[in-house]
Amino acid sequence: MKSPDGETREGRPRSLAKHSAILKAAIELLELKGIAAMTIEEVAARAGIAKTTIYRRWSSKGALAIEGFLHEMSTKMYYDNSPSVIADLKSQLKRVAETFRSPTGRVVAGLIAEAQRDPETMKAFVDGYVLRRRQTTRQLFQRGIEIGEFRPGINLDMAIDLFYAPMYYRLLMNLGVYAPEDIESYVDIVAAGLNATGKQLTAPTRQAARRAG
Amino acid sequence: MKSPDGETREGRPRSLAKHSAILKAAIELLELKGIAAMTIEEVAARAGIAKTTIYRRWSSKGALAIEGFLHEMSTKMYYDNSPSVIADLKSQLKRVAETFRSPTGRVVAGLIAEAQRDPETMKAFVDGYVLRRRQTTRQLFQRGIEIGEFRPGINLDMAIDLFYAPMYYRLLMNLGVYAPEDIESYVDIVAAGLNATGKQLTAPTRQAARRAG
Amino acid sequence: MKSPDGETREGRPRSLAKHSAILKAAIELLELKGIAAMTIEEVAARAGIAKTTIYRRWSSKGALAIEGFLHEMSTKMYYDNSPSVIADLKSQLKRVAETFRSPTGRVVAGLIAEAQRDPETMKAFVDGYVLRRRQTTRQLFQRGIEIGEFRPGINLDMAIDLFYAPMYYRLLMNLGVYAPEDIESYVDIVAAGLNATGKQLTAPTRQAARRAG
Amino acid sequence: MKSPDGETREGRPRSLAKHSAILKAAIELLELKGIAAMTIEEVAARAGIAKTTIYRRWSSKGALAIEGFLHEMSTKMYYDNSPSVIADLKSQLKRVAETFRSPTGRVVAGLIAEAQRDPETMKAFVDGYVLRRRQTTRQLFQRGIEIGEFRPGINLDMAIDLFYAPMYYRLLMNLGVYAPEDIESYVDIVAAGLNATGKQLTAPTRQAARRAG
DNA sequence: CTGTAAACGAGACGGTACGTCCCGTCTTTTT
DNA sequence: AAAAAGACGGGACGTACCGTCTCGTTTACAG
Repeated sequence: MKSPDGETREGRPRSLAKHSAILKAAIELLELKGIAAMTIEEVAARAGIAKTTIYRRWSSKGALAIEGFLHEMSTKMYYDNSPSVIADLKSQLKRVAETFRSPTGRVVAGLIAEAQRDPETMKAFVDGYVLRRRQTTRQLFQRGIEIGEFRPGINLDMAIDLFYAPMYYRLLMNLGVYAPEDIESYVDIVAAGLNATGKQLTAPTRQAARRAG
Repeated sequence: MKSPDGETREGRPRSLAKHSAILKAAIELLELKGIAAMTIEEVAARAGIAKTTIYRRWSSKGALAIEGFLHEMSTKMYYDNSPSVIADLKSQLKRVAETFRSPTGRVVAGLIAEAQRDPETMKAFVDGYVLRRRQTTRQLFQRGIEIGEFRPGINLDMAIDLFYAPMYYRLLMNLGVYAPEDIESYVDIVAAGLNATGKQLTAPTRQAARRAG
Repeated sequence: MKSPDGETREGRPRSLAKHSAILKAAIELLELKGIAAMTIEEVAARAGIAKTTIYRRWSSKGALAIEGFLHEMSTKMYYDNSPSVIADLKSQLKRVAETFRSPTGRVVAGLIAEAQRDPETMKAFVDGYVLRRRQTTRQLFQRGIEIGEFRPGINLDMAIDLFYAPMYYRLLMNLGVYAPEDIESYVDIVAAGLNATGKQLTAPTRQAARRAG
Repeated sequence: MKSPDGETREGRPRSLAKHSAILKAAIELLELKGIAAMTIEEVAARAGIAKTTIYRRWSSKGALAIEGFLHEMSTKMYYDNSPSVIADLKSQLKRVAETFRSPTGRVVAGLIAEAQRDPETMKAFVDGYVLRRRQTTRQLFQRGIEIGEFRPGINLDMAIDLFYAPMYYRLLMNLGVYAPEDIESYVDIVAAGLNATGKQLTAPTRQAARRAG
């Protein structure tokens, strides 16, 4: 959005209906052919509005796509609220995997790709999606510490990286999205690693450390 | 590449000199302005050859870029051969991080982005870069098992994902590449997790280590 | 021309200035190097406008060339209005010959050639040039009948063919354009033939000759 | 043809079979899609020979097309040898008209068009077709004078123009080829005109008419 | 029967222009 | 002023052929 103008403005106000129509058309095209093949011109045609009306509101194809995507994703990707944070994480990751396997997976990959070529899109994507989600996840992990599932000293940011990176890595490298049982096991591995490692490295690791030294 | 024909072909053979000139120009532009801004036309102009000569050999900008990139990277990114596989992994990851912080980081991100929009580029990228590297890493980890640094039962593919995904994730999400000390700690975490986890999740870390030993 | 729309159209109207600039450039190139060597790209460059602006208005090189040519020729090639239609015809044909001997001759030949390879150009040429001129000539000949220089029953279309075809024939066959005295004599021949021939080949010829004298 | 070399040459002689194969392919394409759409590359492909083999023999598409066309036309377009030259002329013109109405008409128009854009093609066309035919026609008309159907003083070249130009004119201007009865009448008109006109426009007409009758 | 010179097939190559697709900006009229 | 419609300059696309070139292979004739 170009003018997040709080105050009242002169002249004819921007139509909210147009706004929705544009987003709707954008989402459709996004799922239909991906962001690479989506053009502002086609969005305009499909929404039945003028190109200028889009340019007045969004500075780039990416920004529009991101907004459309977030609009669509907004309600999904919640965490359950069970007694176990690890369980909540697993079930959420399985839902993510499911989404990545669906056409939406290609959309996400496309958005990440688009972000690499346009700084504005990157900003919109990171601020609107990545950081927002990480914030939510950080709260989840905080609760994990409180209920004793995670060791108090762990680096939360790194934890988020370790739990989520594999999902995106495999999506983008075209290696196939993890099956639910793989998710189970890798979450267990990372969780174990996080909890095992701090001051206490006790017995097992020691040998390796000695050799490496 | 269109015709990776080992045998003698009919007609005038393709000039190797042109081939190199094109790759050279492509690499230069890749580092100069990224794959998104790189155009076949400019590559041709810079290489001093005709556009058609490029199209005769590469079917897309991505395929050309990938070949140029691999040509450039071919010698880099080796593993040391110290007594400790973990140590080798860490030092290599630190080199990767260094590369990702340099302009080459943007190049890699750009290639991954390009791969999302063009299947041929994806194939070239996955086959020529991703899988090839994973193969090397798999051998490293195999050695890790042999010398007792990794538990014999671990899923090697998953291990590769866990060790490498965070690097790409942070690169592509614009979250900043890990500092060496972060790499140290996250590798320790993942290694610990891999070694800790079999069926058992509690004390057993020690048993696993014993078995692995 | 694509949209010969008399009424007001939606959106930004096409610039008349551009239109003229394009035509001017086209005419210049036409005379300079002929239609075969003229390219849309060069017309655009010379007119200082974008290639797309040309394609938006003309569907082919030929259509553009024809319009430029007609624009140029519009005022030339009139008939004098002397008491004798035959005399008017002769003087006009001499002017045509003069034109055909000049660089414009090659332009005309080129346009006819272009018309053979593109139906749209043919249509533009026939409608805009051939038929328009024939109409004018038909009126001239009508007057010729009224004043008694042509026999009332003659086939006007055939008359036009007979008087004009030799000019184009010699131009296109590279046989050299007729000299004024040749024109004099062949017009006399054709005129005599037209007046001589009906059912009757004897008597009437005399009357016609008397009147024409 | 490039080397009309009478003497024996060194090395492998040019294959006559290839020569024919090329001409055959050229003629086929000529009739199939016209000279404008015919390409040397396609001729080569269709003839199953290499492009260079064509370039070794013909300097341009036009030269090749002309040779192919003449090869095809060589036997057609003769004059009957009846007692009346006028009758022979009429029957021949009717055959020409028939040809012009057939796909060959477009081929002829295309050749004339091609000749306007390439001097070599023009030369090949004029020398190989136009002048050759005019020579034959001149002989016919000579006979016409001898048998008294044409007045002795007529300008033979002009006569040829007047009898043949309308055919080409109407072909190239897309005005429709004359029907047989039109040919009858326009030949009569021109013949009458030629015989009527010398210095004298009055009396002699009658003599000519008497002879022609 | 053999050497040689040119013909020949195949396809690389530099090059020109094509006509198209979008971009993002601008101009004009309508709401 | 927003909005609709579409003109406009512009950049690059990928393609089609051009005519030339560089190979390796074949073939007729001369010695």
